[in-house]
Amino acid sequence: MSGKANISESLAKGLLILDLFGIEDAGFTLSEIAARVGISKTSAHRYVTTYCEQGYLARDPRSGLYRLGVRTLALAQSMIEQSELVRLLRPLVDEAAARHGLHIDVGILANDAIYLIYRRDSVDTHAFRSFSYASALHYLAAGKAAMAFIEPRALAELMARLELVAKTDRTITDTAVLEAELGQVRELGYARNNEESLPGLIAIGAPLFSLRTGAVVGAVSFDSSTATYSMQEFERLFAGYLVELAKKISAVVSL
Amino acid sequence: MSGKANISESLAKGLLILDLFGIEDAGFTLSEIAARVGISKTSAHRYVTTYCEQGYLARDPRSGLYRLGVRTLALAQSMIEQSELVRLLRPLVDEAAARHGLHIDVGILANDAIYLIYRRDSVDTHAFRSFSYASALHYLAAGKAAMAFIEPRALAELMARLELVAKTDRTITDTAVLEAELGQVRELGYARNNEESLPGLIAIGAPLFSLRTGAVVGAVSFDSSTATYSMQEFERLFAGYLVELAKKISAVVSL
DNA sequence: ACCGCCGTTCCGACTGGCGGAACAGGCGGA
DNA sequence: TCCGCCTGTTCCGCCAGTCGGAACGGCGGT
Repeated sequence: MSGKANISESLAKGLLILDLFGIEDAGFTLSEIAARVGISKTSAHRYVTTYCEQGYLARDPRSGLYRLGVRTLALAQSMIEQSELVRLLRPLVDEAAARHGLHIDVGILANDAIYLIYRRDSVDTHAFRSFSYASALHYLAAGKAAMAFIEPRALAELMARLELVAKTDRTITDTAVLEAELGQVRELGYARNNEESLPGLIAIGAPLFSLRTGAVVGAVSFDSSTATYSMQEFERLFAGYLVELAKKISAVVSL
Repeated sequence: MSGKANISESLAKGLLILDLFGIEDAGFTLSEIAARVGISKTSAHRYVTTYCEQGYLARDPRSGLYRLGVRTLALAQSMIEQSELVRLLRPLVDEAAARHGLHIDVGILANDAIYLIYRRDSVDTHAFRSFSYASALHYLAAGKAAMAFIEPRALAELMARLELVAKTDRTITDTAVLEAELGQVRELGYARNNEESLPGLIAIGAPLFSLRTGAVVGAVSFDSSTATYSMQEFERLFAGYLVELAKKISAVVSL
C-alpha cells in the first residue's frame, strides 16, 4: 500500500472513521463502520474501542449504536472557538442573520470542495440540515460563487477534474452550461442556487477574497426555503446585502 | 506498553496531537508537538504529515507553525450540528443569552471533568476564552453544581481522586471546605464561582439531570465580569432564571 | 563564519496492526 | 423451540508499519 511517503496509515484509517460521524450522526454499528471505510471488522473494532476509551465515541446504551461522545463535541466546540477565522467572522454573520432572519453559511474553498466552517441557521431552513461538512462545488451558490473567481488557468484544470453529479433535476451537469453560468456570476457578483442541491431550497452566494493575495478563498451564502421567498424576491431583497457582507468578511478575515 | 486490551496505540497517540490543538490554537512547531505528547520527532512528523495530507492540520505559510486546517473546522462544525444534544439545547440557551445579554456555558460531566459542549458568549466576557474544552470541577460554578448532586458514594470516591489545584488565590483547595460548599449548593440549588478560576470572572451554575435515570449529567452556568456585576447582584438578578433554564434543558434533553 | 533549532530523511530492530476464523449473545422468522 | 443471521468480541500467526537514533540541509540568530 501507500504510494505516498511517510504517513501513518493507522491514523489515516482512524480519521476515516471520524469522518463518517461528521456526515451522519444517525449512529453506526461496528460492521457498518468496517464496511464503509473498507477495513476488517477486527480493525474497526480496535479503532472504535480506542475512540470509546478516550471518550470520542460512545455507545448508545439503548440502541447499541456507536455515536459521537461528549469529548468530540467538546473538542469540536473548542476548536471552533479557538479558530481565529471563526471568531472574526462570527459577529458579522450573526448580526446579519439576526437583522434579516436569514440563514447564512460560510464556506472555505479547498481540495476541489467547499468546507462549511460556520453556519447561522434560521427557523425556516432548520429542515435542511443535510449539508455535510464538505461538499462539491457545482450545485451550491457558495461553490459557484467561489469557482467563478478562481483564476482562469486553475479553473480550467478544476473543471476538467470535476464530476458534475446531479443532486436534483435542476443540478447543472454539463460543463458548458456551468461555464456559461460562471460568466454570469462574474457579471452579477454573486451566484444563485435554484433548488439545485435540494428541492425547496434556494440560495445566493458571494465570494470571499484574501486581501493579501487577491485570490478567492471561500464564499458566503444566504439560504431560504421556496415557501418563504421566490428566487426573484430573494435576490431582489438580499443580493446587495450579501455582496456587502462578503466584502466586510473579506476585510476582517486575513487569509 | 499497554495494560489495556486491544486498542490502537497509533491512533491514540494521534488523537493526543489533536487534543493539543483543542486547547491552544496558537500554533505549534513539530518539535514542540513531539515534546508535549512525549513521542519522537520522527513519529510526530509522521502523524502531523498525515493530518496535513488530509487537511486536518495546515502549516501557516508565514510563521511555519502547524495550525488547525479548514477540514477540522468544518468537521467540528458539522459534528456540533449533527449532535442532537446541542441541537436541542441551543434554542433554549440562545434565547436566554439574548434576552439578558448573558454569557452561558453548558457542560457535560464525564471522567471526573466537565466538558464544555456549548457556549453562547456575550461581549463582556469575550476576554475570558481561556476555558479549555475539558476542565476540572472544583473551581467552576458548573463543576461544583454538578458535583453537589452526584450520589453520595460516588461523590466520596470522586473527592478522594480529585487534586484540588489552585487556579487563583480564591480557588478551594481543601477537601473539607469544598464539601461544606457543596452542602450549601444543595440547599441553594445552584453553585457560585467567585473569581475561583480566573480573576475578574464570576459565575453561577445549576445542575442538569437525566429525567430517565435521575442522575446529574452536567451543568449550565451564567458567567459575568466583576466589572459588570458584583456577585451579589448577579445572584439576585439571575439565579432564579438560571435554575429555571437548567430545568428546561433537563426536560428537553433526553440523556 | 559560527551555533542552535528548525523540519526532513534514512535506517535496522521490533512491535503493534492486520484479517481470517472461531466464539458468544440477541433477534426474528419458520 | 429451533434455526439462521447478524451483532460484537477474542485468539492467533504473519507481515508490515511504526519506532527512535542519528545524520542531513536550511534558516535566523549572535
